Order: sequence, then C-alpha cells, then structure tokens
Amino acid sequence: MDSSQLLKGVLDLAVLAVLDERDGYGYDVVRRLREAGLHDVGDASVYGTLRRLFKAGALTSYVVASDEGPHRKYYGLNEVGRSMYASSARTWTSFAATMASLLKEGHSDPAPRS
Amino acid sequence: MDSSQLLKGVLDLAVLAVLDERDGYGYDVVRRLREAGLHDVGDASVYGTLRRLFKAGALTSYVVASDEGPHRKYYGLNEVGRSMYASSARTWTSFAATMASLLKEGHSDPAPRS
DNA sequence: TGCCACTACTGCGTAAAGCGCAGTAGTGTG
DNA sequence: CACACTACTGCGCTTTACGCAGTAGTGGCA
Repeated sequence: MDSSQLLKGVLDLAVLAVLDERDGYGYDVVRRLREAGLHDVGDASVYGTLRRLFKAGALTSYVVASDEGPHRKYYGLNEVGRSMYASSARTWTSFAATMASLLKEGHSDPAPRS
Repeated sequence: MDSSQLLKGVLDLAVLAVLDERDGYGYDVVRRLREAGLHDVGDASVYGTLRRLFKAGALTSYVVASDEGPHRKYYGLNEVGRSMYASSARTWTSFAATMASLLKEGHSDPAPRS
C-alpha cells in the first residue's frame, strides 16, 4: 500500500497537530513531521497544506528574518485552527477506531504485532 | 473534516477486511462496511474498489444467481489478496500509531472522549 | 571570487481515488 | 403495469499529495 494515499485528508490534521504544539515555518514543519514518523511526506505537500489552511482562515502568519538563510514564514493556530484541530482529531480518532475494529474481527492471520 | 478524504487509500484495506471475514458481492460489502461504522461510504466507491482489486489480481470472482434480484458477483480473497491484506493492515496500524502519537503530544485540550 | 550546499518558499502539472449521478436489469408487490 | 428494491457499470468531477522546476538568501571552500 502506497502510504502517500493514507495521508489524504490527514495531512491537515498532522500539520495542525505540530502547529498546536508550537508555531513553525514550512521547512520546520516538514522536519517535525518527518521526525514524528511521517518520513515520506513531501515538502510541496506540506507547503500546500499550510497555504490551504491559511486560506481557510485557520492559521495566523508572520514573517521573521533569519540570519542563516532566507526569511521564514511562521504559521500558528488561531481560534478557528484550534477548533478545527479538536474536531478533526475527534473525527480521526473515531475513524481509526472503526478501522481497528474492522481489522481485528475475523482476520486470517496477522495478530497485529509491533 | 470531510471524512470522505480519510478513506483515501484505506477503503482497499476495509474491503479486504470484510472479504477476509467472508466472501461477498458488491451490494453486500457496501452494507457490511456501513454496519461496521463507515456510514457514508459511497456504493460507487466500493464497486470501483472491488474492480480495482480484482484487476490487481487480489480477488477471485464468481457469479451466483439470486432468487430475489439480479445475479450477484461474489468476490473473495486469493493468496495475493490475503498477503496484500496482511501487509496493508500492518502499514495502516503503524501509520495510525504515528498519528496517535502526533495527536497526543502537546495538544491544547481534547482528552479524546467518546 | 566563483561554485556549491543548505535553507526556504512558490507554482505547475499529474495521478490516485472517492463520490454523485445516470443508466441497465432482474424480481416481487399493489 | 408502474414502482420499489436489489445489483452492477460507466462517466465526469473534485480533492489532494507529489515531483519537479524555479527563485532567493546565506555561508563554506578551493
């Protein structure tokens, strides 16, 4: 299974999650997502998601000069973003639970072992 | 969050899961997925997924006459399908774990309550 | 001082996949 | 005989993740 398809609709949530922890700029969000386990996430996907979320009114944005490269466009959650995060997290959690129950009933082998 | 996006890449797994439990025809698979909690899954999505999986060599197919409607095209897992199921289930499980850990660190409120 | 690596972001075109909807058929009911 | 329910197919749309190219700023190195 191509894990890129698994991200559909979930990358928003992942980005909201890292921004909820602390404000970040694109390049930084990419790194944090990769460190969190989303090793294959494409940078263009993250930048696109940030722009989309910003356009949807979920993020604040401010530019900060950097002394080790170009300026950085920081993003942070606003009220809309936080409530979107909370609601998306709930949706995801219940969806994941549904999938988990689907997987465990009547499966032929795989005793999902770490 | 539009839950239809969450299905991307996961509907295959869900379909494999219900077929692993027992062979089924399209209409039946739709019903079983909905009963399992995927209330909003579209029938065209399921039929499309079944065709795609069959074309990919993961499913067997046989037609059975029905005395309460048109014939039914049953699908079942073959060896390819079973190993695809096992591998997809593992991928999903680890992906879900990654997401869960992302969600729980540093979130502002939501103690995910049912 | 010219080249390269790393940082940081934007924009474009592509492909995957779920969905709505229309259409085709078979069966049973009023 | 029209209608509802079952069962499946095909078409076009939309969302979204991705690859890639391009633009820029900074610093290291020969």
